[in-house]
Amino acid sequence: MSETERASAELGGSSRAMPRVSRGRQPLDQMRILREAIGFIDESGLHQLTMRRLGHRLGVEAMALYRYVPGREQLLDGVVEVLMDDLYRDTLRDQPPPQNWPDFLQHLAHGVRELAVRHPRIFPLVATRPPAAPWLRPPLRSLRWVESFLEGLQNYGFTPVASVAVYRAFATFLLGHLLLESSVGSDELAELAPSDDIAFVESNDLADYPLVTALADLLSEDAFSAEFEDALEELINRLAVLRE
Amino acid sequence: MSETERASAELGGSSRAMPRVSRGRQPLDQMRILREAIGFIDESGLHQLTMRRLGHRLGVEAMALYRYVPGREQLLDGVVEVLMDDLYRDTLRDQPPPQNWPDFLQHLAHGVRELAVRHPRIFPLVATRPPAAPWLRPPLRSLRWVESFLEGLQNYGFTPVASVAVYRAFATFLLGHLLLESSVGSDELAELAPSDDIAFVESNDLADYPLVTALADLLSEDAFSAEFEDALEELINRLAVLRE
DNA sequence: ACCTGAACACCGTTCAAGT
DNA sequence: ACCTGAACACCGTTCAAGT
Repeated sequence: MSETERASAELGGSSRAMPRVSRGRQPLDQMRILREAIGFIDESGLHQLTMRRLGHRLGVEAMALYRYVPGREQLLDGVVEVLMDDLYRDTLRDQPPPQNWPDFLQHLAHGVRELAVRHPRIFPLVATRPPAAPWLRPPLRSLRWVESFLEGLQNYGFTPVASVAVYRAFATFLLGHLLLESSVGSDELAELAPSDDIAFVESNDLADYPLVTALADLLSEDAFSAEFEDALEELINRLAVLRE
Repeated sequence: MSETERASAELGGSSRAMPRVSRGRQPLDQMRILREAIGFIDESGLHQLTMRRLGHRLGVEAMALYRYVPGREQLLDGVVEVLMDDLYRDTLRDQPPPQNWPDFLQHLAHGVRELAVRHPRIFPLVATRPPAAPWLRPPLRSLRWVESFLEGLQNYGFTPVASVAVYRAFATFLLGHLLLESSVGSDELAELAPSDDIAFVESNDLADYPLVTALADLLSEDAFSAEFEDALEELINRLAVLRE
């Protein structure tokens, strides 16, 4: 409801007045700023995002952003909130509830994974920003999402105690599996100059690590997808004992 | 070996010359800078660490640091490297190998957890900085550590394929369980001004979330330790099938 | 050999002023 | 009502200069 208000405010208000600014610019808007920030980070990485550059991208000086956003930190919180709200819509609000609880968890897990894969440079924010409440567990950090998640579990017959345990185990699982996958997918490695790094305490000479060298091919195999599916099934099996 | 060289260089060199600088300052040193940076982050948080302030803490202008460290990013990499090397010493190099592989994994898991608990503000760096090789899996991101880990597993009878699978599952487990625990312990929430945050798309009114409200006590219970131990045992059980 | 001063190109943020 | 210019207090980093 409150997001609908805000979204409509974007088009409402001075419905007829054309902007006096040079190009056909609608006035600034909180949601437009957040969406633009998401696009910016997706394209250029978090490190490149500055208030000044984001303003430029919106055709405005940086100072104008402060009318709509309290500061850079809160802007990043807002970016995370928007993506979590999209996730809520896509996986919970607008979906018919699955037939059974394993399908429910499967569906949600794949939804979160898709978020991580679609926004690999933002997912680390979702995973590591301090959440609004201390008992929220990233990446499942939206109050609305958690409310809906717990409600779903109880409908499938989980007790309150069990559903909280499921929430924790599920969030921990997703964090472990997806944070790594997303940071590999984000070329965050390439964001630093390549051979700029220096060995401080540890040799970087592979000859010093014979086993690692011998297993290089095995270690380099991309196994994220299979690991995720296997571990998800194991998790679900394990959680079954919590259900009455 | 190479770290011993560096460590001795700190005391060696001009063994008699007293510094001409005002206070009794030994000349700067890469390891001293890194250790001081670790202390700084532990006390004040990553956000407070600037080259200028770190220099000040070392009794020196910021520019002097660049003789020993290529830049701020590499300084942070160095911080992570030093802690991982301490971990390697404490958990692998100077330890008699445990009797069996479950004890081996238990011992290592608790070592990594202790690192996370002792340096809650640095562990997120260990968990999220781009590793030196793309197949390294934070938080188990030291080449030396991984070499030793794989060697250990093979001595307990794991095949190469199985030991790589164990490495991956183990790292994923630790990342999921410890990143969250450390960020709760780090008061990172308090690093931001308290009521400064603003709701963008989502209501922050708890009345909108009846289930969450009803389960507030359950959700707030600190269960990290028990969860970690339980999940670790389950992981070990699950990994047993990989062994010949 | 080791450190500093001055400078450069940036930041985030505030606030009076413009339209 | 909405945006900008100018300013403030910072950054990381380079490099010639000091001792």
